[in-house]
Amino acid sequence: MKNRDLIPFCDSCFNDLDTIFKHLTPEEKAKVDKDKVCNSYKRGNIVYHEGSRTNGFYCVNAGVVKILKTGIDGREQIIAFAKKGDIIGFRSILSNELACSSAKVINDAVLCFIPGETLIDLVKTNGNFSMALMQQTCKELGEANSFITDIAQKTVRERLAEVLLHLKDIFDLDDDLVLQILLTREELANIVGTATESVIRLLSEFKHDKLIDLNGRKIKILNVKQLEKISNAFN
Amino acid sequence: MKNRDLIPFCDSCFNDLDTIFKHLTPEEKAKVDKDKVCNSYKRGNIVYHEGSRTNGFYCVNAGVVKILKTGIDGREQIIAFAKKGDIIGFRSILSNELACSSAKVINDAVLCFIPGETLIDLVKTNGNFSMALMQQTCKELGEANSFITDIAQKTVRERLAEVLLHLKDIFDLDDDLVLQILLTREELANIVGTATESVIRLLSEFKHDKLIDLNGRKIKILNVKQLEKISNAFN
DNA sequence: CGTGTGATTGACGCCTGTCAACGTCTGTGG
DNA sequence: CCACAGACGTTGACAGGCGTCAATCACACG
Repeated sequence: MKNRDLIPFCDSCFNDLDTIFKHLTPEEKAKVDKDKVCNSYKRGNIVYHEGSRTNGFYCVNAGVVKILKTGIDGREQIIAFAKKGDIIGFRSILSNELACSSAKVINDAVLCFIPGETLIDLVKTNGNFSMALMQQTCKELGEANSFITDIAQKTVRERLAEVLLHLKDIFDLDDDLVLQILLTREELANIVGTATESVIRLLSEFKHDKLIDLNGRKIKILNVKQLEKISNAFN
Repeated sequence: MKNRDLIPFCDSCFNDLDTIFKHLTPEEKAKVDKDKVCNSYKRGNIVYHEGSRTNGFYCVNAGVVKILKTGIDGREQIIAFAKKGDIIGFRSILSNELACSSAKVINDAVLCFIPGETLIDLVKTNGNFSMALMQQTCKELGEANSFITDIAQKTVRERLAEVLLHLKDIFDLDDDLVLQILLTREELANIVGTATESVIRLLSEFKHDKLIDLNGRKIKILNVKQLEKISNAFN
């Protein structure tokens, strides 16, 4: 499950990708690099659990993690995804609260743990870094508010179309137009906020209407324009 | 509508209340005080509009403002409320995006406008202030995520009970247990994310069950325990 | 007193959640 | 190699929550 000796190649997170770490000085990068502890996780592993106290945050070096909240009778609501270069779990460090969500691995992942004090030091001493982190948080907040409006006003059908397009933006399509993330029907339902059966029925409908094609968990996005129309996308 | 000569008494926001301004040095407070421009607004006035570019943020000195997004066919979704000591509109300043929500006055208000550069300067130079602001943003993000889970999983009835309790926490009750905020049925519906008629029917039901009492827009909260049970509150 | 906004009530129907049964696929153990 | 269990996907039946439409009432305001 975990491999404490793992030393991933973090250079791309520090320098190449558009991550918050690019706002650090070389010295600060070295400090983070020294403090970090990296592990690999398999699909289904819990990274941290809602309600627990954490003492650091994680940077995703590889794989995909879903961020979720547990609602009525244990039903998951998926809030967000994190992939290479994304950081997760920093919210509760900064607000000094218990974790308000869980993180669970979807695709086998490598995560780098960075202590909370390191983060807080950086926020307090590096204005650019703290601005960047604030911007990321604000952006997430904006997206959350958009999603509230959607989920409150749109039908399941509209939301499913929107979620498919959103997943396309996050994970891209391959050359065959296949969505580069494999989710169970239940996971899809837990993003859209509906029942598994509803997702299945609507996916079949979309397939019948030639908007998508289905092959197990592989979803091929055939008609973006029409999906946009269905999703009623303003944003 | 606006009164440019208004000079409100901002001392309580700077010193007495638990606002983010309490993290400022006396010099920084003086700077903010000098830069601010205060106006009064009447119910219904728009403070800023979704999609517009803003160049500053506001501190609520008096009154109540609702933060909302406009969804399908102009239907409002109320995201949050702001009252004395709260700041609004800083999100888009920090993330350098267009306003992703509108702010509209519910109770006649006095708002102090503070230029965006002043905010950004403070974030970059005052670590404690920026930590506090980050914490506030993180807290809002946590609440938004909770609301997503609720709205996706709970029935309208459960959400209405929860919203009533939430309003009680924000605005308190007077000695007669009357909720200290007056909202139209439509506004209530726009918080809960449902139709006006549904709110009316459920309120009548709650009244019949002796959980609340109604007198025009005045809502008396009679049985908190039972409302909590209905709202299925985990959080 | 007419007008307009908001509140209320009733009728109606569809979307969607729930329950149940069944099919499919994979991995495990005998 | 087969049987079996378990997870996941699919389909059908069904009911009820909730949105929509329409009519009416209440109340404030010019």
